[in-house]
Amino acid sequence: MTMNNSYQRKLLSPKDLANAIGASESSVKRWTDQGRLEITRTSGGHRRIAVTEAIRFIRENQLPLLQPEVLGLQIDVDSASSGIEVGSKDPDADFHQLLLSGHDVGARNHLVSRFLKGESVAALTDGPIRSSMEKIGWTWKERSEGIFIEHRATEILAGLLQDLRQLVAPTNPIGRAIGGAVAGDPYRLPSLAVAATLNECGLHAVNLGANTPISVLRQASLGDPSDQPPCLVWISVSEVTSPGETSVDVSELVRECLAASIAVAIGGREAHRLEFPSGDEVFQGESLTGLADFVKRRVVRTNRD
Amino acid sequence: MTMNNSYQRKLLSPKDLANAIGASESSVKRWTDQGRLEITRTSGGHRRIAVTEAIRFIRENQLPLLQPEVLGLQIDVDSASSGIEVGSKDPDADFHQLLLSGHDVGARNHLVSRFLKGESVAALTDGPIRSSMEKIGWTWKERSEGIFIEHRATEILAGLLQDLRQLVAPTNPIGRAIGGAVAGDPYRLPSLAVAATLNECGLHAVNLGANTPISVLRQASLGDPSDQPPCLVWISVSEVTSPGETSVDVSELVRECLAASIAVAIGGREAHRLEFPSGDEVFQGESLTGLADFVKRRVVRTNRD
DNA sequence: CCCGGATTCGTCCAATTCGTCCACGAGGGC
DNA sequence: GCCCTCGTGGACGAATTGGACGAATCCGGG
Repeated sequence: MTMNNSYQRKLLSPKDLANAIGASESSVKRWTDQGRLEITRTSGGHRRIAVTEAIRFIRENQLPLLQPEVLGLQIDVDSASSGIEVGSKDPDADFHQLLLSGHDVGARNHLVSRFLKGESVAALTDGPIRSSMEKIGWTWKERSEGIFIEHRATEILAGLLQDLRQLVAPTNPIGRAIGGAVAGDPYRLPSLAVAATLNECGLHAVNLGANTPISVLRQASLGDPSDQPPCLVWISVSEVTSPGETSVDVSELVRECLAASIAVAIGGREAHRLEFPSGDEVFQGESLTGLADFVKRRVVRTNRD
Repeated sequence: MTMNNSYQRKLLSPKDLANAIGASESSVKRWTDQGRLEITRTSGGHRRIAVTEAIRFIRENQLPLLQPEVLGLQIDVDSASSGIEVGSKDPDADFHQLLLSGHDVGARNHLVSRFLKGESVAALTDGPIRSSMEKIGWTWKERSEGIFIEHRATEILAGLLQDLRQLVAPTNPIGRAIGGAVAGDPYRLPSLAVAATLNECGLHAVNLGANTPISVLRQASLGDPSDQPPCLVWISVSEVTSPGETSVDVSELVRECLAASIAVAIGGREAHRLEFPSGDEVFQGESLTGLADFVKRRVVRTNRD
C-alpha cells in the first residue's frame, strides 16, 4: 500500500493539481506547455507547480477547488483563526488535528483524498481513524471538555465512514454479511467500519449497529431458512458487561455458524475477554486489513466457485 | 486488486446533465448562459457543472431524472428480484416496506428520488421516516425479530440521513449550530435529522450525537468565549431517565443561551416531560418543518443583518 | 548505493464541447 | 388566418479535453 506523503512538499505534480480542480492530467500538462500555467522542472524534466502559482491560476480562471487539502489549504474560516496547521510530515497527525478541532469538512477532504489516492477503507480505519480515536479516548480522561471532543469526533467519523461506505458500495455484491456489536457495547464506529470494509470486499453488509443481543444476531443470521444465509457474520466487542454470559452466547453462535458453513469474524478492544471456538473459518483480530485479507481468501473465493 | 472505485466527485459536462434529465445539450448550455444554472469553466472555456448544483437545479425546476447514476446515485438492480412491490398509491407505505425488509438500496433510491422531486429533508423526516420508525417501534413489542428489524432499519436510516445531509451541506454556512440528545437518551436518529435539517437551512450543524450530558453541550456552546458562539443550540429528548435533574440542567442552559442571544430548539418524544423557559427565541415541537420555519424566521434573518 | 514499483514524460488521436446559426412548433394578440 | 415571440434542439467548423502508449524519471526501502 503506497503511503506517499505528498503533504509536505510545496510543489505539486500535474496530477495533484488535476485532482484538486477536477481536470485531467493531460489538460494540466497542456496548459503548462501553452504558458498559461507557470512551472518549474525537475532535473529529469518532470513538471512541478508551486502552490502560489496554482492558486493564482485557479483564481484567474475561476476554477472550482474540489480538494483544497491538496494545496494544503483550509477552507473553513474558524480553523485558520484557531491555528490548525496542516501540511506536516505526518498525514495521520494532520487528520488527528482536524478531528480534534471538529473540522468536519477538512477531515472529510483529508480522508476522501487519501482514499482517492489508493488507500483502502480498511487501511484508513486501521491507520488514522483508529489512532486518532485512541488519542481522543486518552484526552477524555485528561480534560473536562474531552467528552465534547469525543462526541463530536465520533459523529464526524460516523458520517465519514458512511460516506466511504457509499463510495465502495458494490453494485453486484458477491455475498451477504451481517453483524453488529454485542449487547452492552455502545460503540457503533467499529461495527460501521467493519461494514464499510466488507463493502469494499464486495459483500453486501447488513449492519445491526451497537448494543445488539447475540440472540437477535443469531435470528438475523440463521433464523429464516427461506432466506439465503449470509456468508459471514461479524461480532464487534468494544465493551463487555458480562463476559461469562456473552462468551456462552458467542460460542454457541460461532458453532452454529460454522455448522452452517458461515465464516465468523470477531474483533474489538475487549474481544480477548471472551472465549469462543477458533478455526480456519473464524477470523479473530483487530486489524481491518487483516479482516479484508481473510474475507478475500476465505469467503470471496469459496463464494465465487 | 482494484475494486470498483466508482467514486467521482467529478464535474458534469453539459452533455452529462442533458442526458441525465432528458434535455438537449443546447438547452443546458442556454440555461447556463442565462444564469439559471451555475457553472464553472475549464481553463479552455468548457462548462463544468457541480453535482450539488445539478441537484439543486433539478429540484428547483422539477425535472425528471432519467439517469440517476450520472449524479452518482445508485441504480436499484435487485429490487425487482427481491419481490418488494413499489409504486403503490401510498409512497410512505412503499418506503416502510423497503425499510422493514432491509432493502437499503431501494430505501435510499426511494428517499433520494423524493428529495429530487422537491420534498425537503425536514418533510421527509417528518413524513415517511418518522412514520416508518414509529411502526417499527410497534413491531418491536409484537414480534421477537423486532429488535433485528429495528436495529437494521436504524442503521439504514442513519446512513440515509447522512447522505441527505451531504446533499444539502451548505458551501457557505450562514451560521453555526450545535446540539445533541440528552444524557440517558440513546436515540441518535432524531439528533442526526435535526443536524440535516439545519444544514438544509444553511447552517453548519455540529452534532454531538446521543447521550450527551447537558454540561458537555453547555461547554461546547458557551464554554470558549474566544470561539464565535453558535446561533442555535438544539436538544433532543427521546428518552429521559431523571426528568427532574434534566429539567434543571436544560432550564439553566436555555437561560444562558437566551442571555447570550442564542436561539434554542428542544424537541423529541419525551420533551414534554421537561420544564424549561419558553419564549420567542425558543422553539419547542416535534415537527422538523416547523423547526426549519423557526430557523428561517428567527435565526437566519437576524444573522443576515 | 542500487533496485523495483509508482509516477510522469512527450506524443498522438478520438471524442467532446465550444459558439453560433437556424428550423421547428407552441402559444398569444390582432 | 397571420404574425410575432419564445423556448427547444439539431448542425456546423474550430477548439478543447482527456485517455492511451512506451520510454524516462522519481523515490523509498533493502
